Amino acid sequence: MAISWGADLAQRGIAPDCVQTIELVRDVLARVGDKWTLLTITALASGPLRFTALHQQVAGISQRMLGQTLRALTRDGLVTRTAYPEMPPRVEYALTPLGHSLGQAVEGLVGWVRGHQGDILRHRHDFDRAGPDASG
Amino acid sequence: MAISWGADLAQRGIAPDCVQTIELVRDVLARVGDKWTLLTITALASGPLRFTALHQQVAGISQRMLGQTLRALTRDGLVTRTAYPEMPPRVEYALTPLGHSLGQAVEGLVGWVRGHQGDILRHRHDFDRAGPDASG
DNA sequence: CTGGATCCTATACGATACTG
DNA sequence: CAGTATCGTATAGGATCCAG
Repeated sequence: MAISWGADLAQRGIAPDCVQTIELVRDVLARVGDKWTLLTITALASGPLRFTALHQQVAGISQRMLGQTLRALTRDGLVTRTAYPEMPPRVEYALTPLGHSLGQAVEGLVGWVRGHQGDILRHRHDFDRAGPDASG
Repeated sequence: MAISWGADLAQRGIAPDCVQTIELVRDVLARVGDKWTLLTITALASGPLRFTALHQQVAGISQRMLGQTLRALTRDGLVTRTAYPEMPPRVEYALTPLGHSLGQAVEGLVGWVRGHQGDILRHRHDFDRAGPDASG
């Protein structure tokens, strides 16, 4: 894998720069892995959407989480927020090039899961079946 | 992106099969994105390790979380757990081929973050600076 | 040494209500 | 329409103690 994350990097006197990268990677991964970010990004992948449209597209998300997710995404420069001074208000969210590229990067992982879901499911099944019995 | 996750898939009568994939993807992504899984996988990438060795390698992790993470990884068939009936007990954890391949899939994402961390950090900075002031 | 059981805190998230 | 504030619940995760 050639990646030396080691939480112990910091202790070994590795450049803080590198440690920061590690934390950022984990941070981004955690964000992508959360319950709504990915859905939101993919919803925006096909084009800009308004708050309400997103709320429907990413069905199941609460206003609170949508707002929060959007805010985090915007903060990281993954999406843009454009408010039109009209009445009633209109706000459009759109993926930035950066956001699109993240989406593509994620696709690799998605592809992996798709390709190995059978394995994973099978392992889980075996594990769950053996677990309760296997005492050693 | 060409991925139609849509939480609304289920409502539209999309095959449950596909919906299951979506949930599995999210599940795996969430696992990879959690605080310790990635560190643990990368720690094991260079070879099998015992519990205590892992505990040191992934410095900062608690026994509880290490055990929990290892268990989840084992359940998904990403790592193997080999217990030697000795005294004192010795248990070795090793990445399976599946685990290694996941690590590689993740590398793409890691590469993306590395390549774009400057952008992200800059955006965050701008956002945080503008946020408190910008009232619109 | 391995790692589960227990307790506690911080956070994620949902539901609801309220503001511009 | 577009959000924010508040509240309540569920879970993540750390510290510690205990058992095989």
